[in-house]
Amino acid sequence: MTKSKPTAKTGVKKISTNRHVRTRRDHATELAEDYVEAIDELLQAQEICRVTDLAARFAVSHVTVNRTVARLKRDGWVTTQPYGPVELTEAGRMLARASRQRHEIVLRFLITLGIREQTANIDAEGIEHHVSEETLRAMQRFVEKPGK
Amino acid sequence: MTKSKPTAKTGVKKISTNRHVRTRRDHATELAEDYVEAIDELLQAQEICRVTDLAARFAVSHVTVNRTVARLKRDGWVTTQPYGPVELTEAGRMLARASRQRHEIVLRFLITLGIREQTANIDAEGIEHHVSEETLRAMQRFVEKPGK
DNA sequence: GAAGAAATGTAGCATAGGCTACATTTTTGA
DNA sequence: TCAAAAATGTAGCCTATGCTACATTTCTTC
Repeated sequence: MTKSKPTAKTGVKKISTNRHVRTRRDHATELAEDYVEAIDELLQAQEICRVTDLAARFAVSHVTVNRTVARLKRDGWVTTQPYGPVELTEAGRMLARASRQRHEIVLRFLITLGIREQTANIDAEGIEHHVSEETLRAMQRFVEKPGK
Repeated sequence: MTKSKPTAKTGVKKISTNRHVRTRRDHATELAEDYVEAIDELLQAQEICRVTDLAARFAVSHVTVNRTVARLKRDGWVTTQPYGPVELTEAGRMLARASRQRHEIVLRFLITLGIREQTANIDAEGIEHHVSEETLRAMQRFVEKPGK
């Protein structure tokens, strides 16, 4: 009695399967990218990257970092020893560099667009994980010649 | 023995607390926005929105939709009755409209940037949840006069 | 108006990513 | 050197989001 006519087994469906699947995949990678990026920066800034540093960086407990790092290790991005610091694998380093590059491009793009630096930084963090190569290249071109 | 000198209780830390806290909050809202947007569209297209429609739309099982909808209900975005269709609350409708507007702006912006429509659509879905009001306004302006 | 199909609901499981409390190991400093 | 502090690890709990398998309700159709 509550519901009524339109059967709607028609139309609409399936339009955007890939996009949501992609969204979920993106989310799975996002943390990994953020972590390797942070680890890479910490390693450059202070030679060593500890769980505590990451906990402070991401404003989460060391326990959370611990388990995230365990996943990163499982997935081949980092190496660790018990009670030891976190290091990047070759793959981890490459991912970190790629992520940072993407971040830089998005950031400079936003700044070129006229966004204030602080906002640009925040937005870039959110956006960088969701731009395709095509869009990234367009952003790059725009930064080079904004007037087109 | 594994680790060495740099104490590093100095520097670095805390730089970006807010941003990661924000990232986590964003993720919490993202699904809600995607759902109310989809529900709103379905309601306009076919008068009724059922769990099955959403399952097809997001390419997940109806069970997943069920529990997500339960959360949306708990949070005041939708209403449902057992075995009945999904409806939006006033708040849900407003959120849907706002989300769609944001989506439109990002999409048109990307297209103006020269991104192919298909890619633009995918990227817009990823980006729309992460742009600040400031950036959104800049995108809007850009769409209006691309050459600046 | 019932039988079969479709939709919805429930139980129970998994993973990711949070947490606190407590245990262990390493580092530091008097 | 050795005790306290800091860092790391472990146990166990939570929520969000996925799933399959099975139960129930509603819709369709003959």
